[in-house]
Amino acid sequence: MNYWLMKSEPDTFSIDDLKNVKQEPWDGVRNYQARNFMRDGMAVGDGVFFYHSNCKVPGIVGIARVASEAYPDPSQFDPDSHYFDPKSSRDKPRWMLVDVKFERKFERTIALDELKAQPALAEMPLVRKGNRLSVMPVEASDWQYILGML
DNA sequence: GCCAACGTTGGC
DNA sequence: GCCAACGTTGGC
Repeated sequence: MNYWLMKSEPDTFSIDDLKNVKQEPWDGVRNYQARNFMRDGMAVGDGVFFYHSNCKVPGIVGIARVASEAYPDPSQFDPDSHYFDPKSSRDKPRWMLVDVKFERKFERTIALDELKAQPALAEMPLVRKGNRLSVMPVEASDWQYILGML
């Protein structure tokens, strides 16, 4: 089993939203590296840190699970969608996603600040300067370490 | 809301 | 296939 971190802006889709709907297609990813992680790396049951970005206290707020194999992101075909991609087609879809299901919301946010302050986590892409990936792998050891910060 | 960092696009 | 211009991400 592998571990991941997925970012979402809480104004758009928060951990509470996921808790409410239980399971959700992770649509709107329009970055090839992030797509490749979902398409090629993920398997059902993988652990996901749910990360809130672009908000007052950015950080990890809970855990979700990968709940489907990768499949084409429907929003790329929808001209009314913010995520519409005119260069994609149904026979050659450009963007893939997985469904993600709610598992747990933490009692508190493990803030980006705290993560950055841990020497043990210095190699995480998340805390590296300029990293803008919205889907990234997490080492099993880092996963355990972060859970230990709760 | 600013802007650094970085990814993508498109002219050549 | 280079690279300047442009767009986006996301912390601050």
